[in-house]
Amino acid sequence: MSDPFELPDPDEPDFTRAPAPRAGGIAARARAAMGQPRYLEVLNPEQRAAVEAVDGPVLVLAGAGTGKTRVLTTRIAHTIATGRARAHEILSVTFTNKAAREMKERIGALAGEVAEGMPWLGTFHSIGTKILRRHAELVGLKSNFTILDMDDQIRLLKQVLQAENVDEKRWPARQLSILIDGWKNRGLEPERVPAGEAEAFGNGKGRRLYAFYQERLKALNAADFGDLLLEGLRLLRDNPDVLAEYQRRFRYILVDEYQDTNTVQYLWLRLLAQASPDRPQRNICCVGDDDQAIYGWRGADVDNILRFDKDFPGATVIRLERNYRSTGHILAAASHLIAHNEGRLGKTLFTDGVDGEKPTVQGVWDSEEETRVVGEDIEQLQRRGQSLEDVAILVRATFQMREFEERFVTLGVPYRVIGGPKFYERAEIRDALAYMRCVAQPTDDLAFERIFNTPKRGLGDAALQLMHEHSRRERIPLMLAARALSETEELKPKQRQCVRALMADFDRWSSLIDVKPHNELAEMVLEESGYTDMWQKDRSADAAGRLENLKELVRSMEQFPDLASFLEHISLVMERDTDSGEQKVSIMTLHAAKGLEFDTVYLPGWEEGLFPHQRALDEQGRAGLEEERRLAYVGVTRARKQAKIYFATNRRIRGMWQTTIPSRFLDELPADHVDVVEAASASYGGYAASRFNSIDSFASTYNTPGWQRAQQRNAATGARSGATSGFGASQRRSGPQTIEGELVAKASATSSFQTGARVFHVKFGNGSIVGVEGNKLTVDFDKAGRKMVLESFVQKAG
DNA sequence: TGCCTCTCTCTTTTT
DNA sequence: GAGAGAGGCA
Repeated sequence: MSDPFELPDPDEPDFTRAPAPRAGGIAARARAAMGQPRYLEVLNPEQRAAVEAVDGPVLVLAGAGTGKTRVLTTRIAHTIATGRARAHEILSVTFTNKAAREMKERIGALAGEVAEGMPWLGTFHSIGTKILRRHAELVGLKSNFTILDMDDQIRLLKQVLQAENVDEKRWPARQLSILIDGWKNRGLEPERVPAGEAEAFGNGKGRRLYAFYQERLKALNAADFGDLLLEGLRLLRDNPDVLAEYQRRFRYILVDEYQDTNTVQYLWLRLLAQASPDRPQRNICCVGDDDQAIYGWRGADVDNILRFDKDFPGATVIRLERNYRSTGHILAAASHLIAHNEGRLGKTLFTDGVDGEKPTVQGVWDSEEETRVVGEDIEQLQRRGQSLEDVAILVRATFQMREFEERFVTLGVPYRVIGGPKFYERAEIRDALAYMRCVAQPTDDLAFERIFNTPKRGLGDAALQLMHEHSRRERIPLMLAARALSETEELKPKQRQCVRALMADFDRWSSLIDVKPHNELAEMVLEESGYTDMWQKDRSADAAGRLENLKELVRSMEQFPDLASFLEHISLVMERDTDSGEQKVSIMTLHAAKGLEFDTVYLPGWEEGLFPHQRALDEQGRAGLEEERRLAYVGVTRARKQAKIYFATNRRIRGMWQTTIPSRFLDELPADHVDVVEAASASYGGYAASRFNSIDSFASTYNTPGWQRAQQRNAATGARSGATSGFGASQRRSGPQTIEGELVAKASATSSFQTGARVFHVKFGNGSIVGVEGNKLTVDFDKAGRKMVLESFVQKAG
């Protein structure tokens, strides 16, 4: 664990002189080997050029799977080995903690102990925090400021809205938080927000609300995520001496995923990278791929990468196009698809590897069939001995995940969902953290507000109101106000007693901070406050899991030297723990998949409206479409050996069945490199039925023999396509009459099972039926709890 | 305080 | 159509 405050100061009188090599350090070793360091030998010519172009501005356009991380890490090692800079003189920023961790590990493998001394390798936010804490007073904070999560942020905004008499129903705090985040991402302080935008919220009060919120943050000695960047920028902009200090310190700057930088991040980097008297060379190296820019919707600006050479004239641009991940057909498909985008810097991936199998496109009747077909396919892979770790399902939207989960539960295929609520976002974790925050910092009003009545202590809104009033009147933190109130007659006697007891508890816990190991203290706080008890008494299904999470939290505290550093990390870094060693299929969104790779990738839901998503088109127009297309590109390029694309003819959207049109992206795949799968099931015909019947179907440019065969088949069999479907006709809005007829017959068919009957399931054991819906049964299993299972998977119990 | 009902939303999400 | 959040009522 490195601390910026204890770093050796890099400000030596003579900067041009190479630092003295540390005995046994990478520099020494590299020089000893001289000439041809091993780490350079393993690179291809372009990678090597990217590593060796150390001085001056460099843009590395690294296509998917071209060894980007290798280049970044080798570059760092090389910069150090050639004596250009020491580890603490290199600023290296990433977007996610995962990326930062990975880089640290790989530098460690490459350069041994040097990586330990890379204090400035981290996410934009963590580095921003580090700098901000050092100079907090310059932006009106104290160095121990708290970092608010979204929950806190919204609660605070609610208070702001109330104080300003804005109708919370018309102008929800959530929406305001999104607005403010957006402004902060664009580097806009309240006074700089364009008038029109600011007035659009809260009857023209947008700017005032934003400004007031910032005031409240300062009063609470708190910063939200956006502030970590925006205040960091303001700090550098308004304090030339501070800026100069960091410009001097960071002799080399590296940026990962440059295409995802937003405006504040861009401005911040540009300030730091500016030429200065101490450092005439602007040694900044940005690595990215404009084709993988998929975060425009949260403020990332692809233009940052597109105009790099204008920001840094004379920049060296290096393209990495040799792909080491995917087969030829997969690359060809992805390249052809992304070529439909305009405004690219342009790259063409190639591989020396095999052509491999062509990506497949398969039409299915509905989402149910989609999950079934994918599920069966995965079982087949499994039988052939492929590890499920190498299999992923990448969806556009999270609602698609649930159906796959249900299917896998039915089939008994182990899976994991990546993404979803983070460990520290769970209510019980936040509550526990709030307790610890109160113990560590009695001035943390938001934390206190969160837990003062959790577990229930008979202190409600009225009590909170009183405390707030008192706190404002006396200008003291909430907890002190509570303490003061407990000595007056204002609270009911019972409440007074409660508050007094709680304060006594906090006093006791706080006094133990330096005495007791912090994980033991945490356990004690959770016990004595009655919090653990609350969940033990809770009879809901997830209570046990929550208790388990709390234990996990306490366990994880051991890795940190003290409570303060634990709290610092939890808000910025903590992630959900990886699970057991069992091999599992991964289910995640396309966004979450960036940077990952799998042998086999399933890409379901390629339909107009879902992918590309209608809202992206409506709200962002052409830019939205191009971002969706990049998302498709990201999806396909995740596959090493096999990419399987699906589209359903019918999908339930907002509870209503809708006939859908295959995604335009399908037509943008090169016919020569894609196989259209003719499903064994007759329901494939459903696709053509929808396409030919659909009102605004667009012209297909598809001409492969397989495609034409499929269409001919549809002409013949399309009419009975609904036979395999299990959903009710009444829910359908349009479609061929015959299909409706068959569906009615199917839907009205009664199950041979009845509510109350006892059944047996191979995986879940015995249980009682509590509901019947078509061929699906809801069963309360004696051991496994309530599950929905297909009728065909259970037997009547003896 | 807690429960019930009404209303609203329903893309992606890191820090 | 489902789930969350807010508001009303006992």
